Amino acid sequence: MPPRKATARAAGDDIFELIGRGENIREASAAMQAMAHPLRLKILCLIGNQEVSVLEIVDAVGTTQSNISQHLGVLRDHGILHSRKEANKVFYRVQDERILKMIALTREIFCST
Amino acid sequence: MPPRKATARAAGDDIFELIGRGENIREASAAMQAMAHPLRLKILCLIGNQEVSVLEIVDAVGTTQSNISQHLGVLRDHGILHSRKEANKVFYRVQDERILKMIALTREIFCST
DNA sequence: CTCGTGTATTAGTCAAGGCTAATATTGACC
DNA sequence: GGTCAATATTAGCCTTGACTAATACACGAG
Repeated sequence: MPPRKATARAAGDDIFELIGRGENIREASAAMQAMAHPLRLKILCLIGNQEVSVLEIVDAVGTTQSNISQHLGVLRDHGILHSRKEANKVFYRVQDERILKMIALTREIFCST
Repeated sequence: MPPRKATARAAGDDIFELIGRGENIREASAAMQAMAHPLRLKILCLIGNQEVSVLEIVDAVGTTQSNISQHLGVLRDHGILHSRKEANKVFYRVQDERILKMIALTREIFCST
């Protein structure tokens, strides 16, 4: 068995097992980047595991309806939110279970009294 | 006791208890935004709970030394990383325990085989 | 069909972030 | 002091992202 090149990579070897060929990093990074915006994070925390209409979100978050709609679009495009249309209204819920876990931990970490 | 206004805020009320007056949101958002960049997330996963030198990071991550240094600066300025200078080299470690938890969950969620 | 409500889309402007390349700093060794 | 290695900093350019304002679309009521 040929000896592996002994470089500074030694410390990173287990990383490359855990993290993979950058795919996981990219996916996680994309999800976090989508969550990281203050308004979007607020939206996600507001929704939680419920199903919330756009109007409720607009009222609770406090910015333009257009702005909210755009942020919802970002979250939807990232596969984070799912939208259901009922008559006039549109209801959003968190589609990605992983995001729910992240939200839960974020609350636990940053919102502990 | 005066009745609380029954508006669309109803669904958000527990949110405002959990999330607070936006302070927590801002803090969490800032931390996530700092973590969310692909290279920075890679750096954080690489460091984990160890103490790693800049050179090791540069070798493992694979970009310019300048670029790495700038990203390390961002993470340090956010209080996420702590740097220790030893002679010529600088070693970084994760300072914020909350970030370690986030990294752990991120790995668990996005890197499960 | 038209009107009002709820939501989405578009265009335009502005600020922020990331990368490169070059240069500066720091410390060890001779 | 001079030089090399490790790290940090700066300036400049370019891309991306966020907000506003206006407009468009969808749907139910009448």
